[in-house]
Amino acid sequence: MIPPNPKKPKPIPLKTYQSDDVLRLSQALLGKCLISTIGGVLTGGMITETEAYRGPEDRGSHAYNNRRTKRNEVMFHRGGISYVYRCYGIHSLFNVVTNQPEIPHAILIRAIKPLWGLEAMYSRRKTDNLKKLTAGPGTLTQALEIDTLHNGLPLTGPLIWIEDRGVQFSEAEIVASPRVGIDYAGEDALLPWRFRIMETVRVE
DNA sequence: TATAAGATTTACT
DNA sequence: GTAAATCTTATAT
Repeated sequence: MIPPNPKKPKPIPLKTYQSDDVLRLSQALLGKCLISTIGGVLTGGMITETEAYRGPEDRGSHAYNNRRTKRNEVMFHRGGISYVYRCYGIHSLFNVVTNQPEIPHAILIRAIKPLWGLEAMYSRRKTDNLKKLTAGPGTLTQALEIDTLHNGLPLTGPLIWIEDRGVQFSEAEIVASPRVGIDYAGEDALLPWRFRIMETVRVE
């Protein structure tokens, strides 16, 4: 895939994120490209795994029952901005805020396929293992240098954006399964709201 | 004010 | 397979 032009980002439009259907959007983000120019280096890759968090009625969400805190405040803003929070005191997790103002939906980006700025990502991750470069929600933020200070940023650039570069997957190519690490969410922990591209699907 | 637990990763046994 | 790293919020004193 040809590298994106940092001087002319082509982010997907804001209104895309303002959809009411966070499940559909979570699947639509698979194949899109997440790009960061933090630190003056373009790094990024193709989104391969997401999780949907559906605000008030989802026990797995930080915004369950419309719980509003300093940390999750941006979830209540309009769709199309980042929600970055610290997990287990160690990792920054990157989410896409979706839907209209006051409706706290979000999509956790769990993994990307590394494509651009590999050198910078290896260096930030302190590893030489391509498979482990951006394979989890905490590692991909480290590779892209996304931290909690990038909370609430618009996903139309210039620091962070998501581009459509023509890759799209059919439902048959997407695996839905229960979300990770939310055992406390009761029955909601069983909802198949984790979406991955099937391993057998190859991308050029 | 103190404690527990979490949308995780890594290094160790 | 287990433990450690250690920030933020919720709940209980």
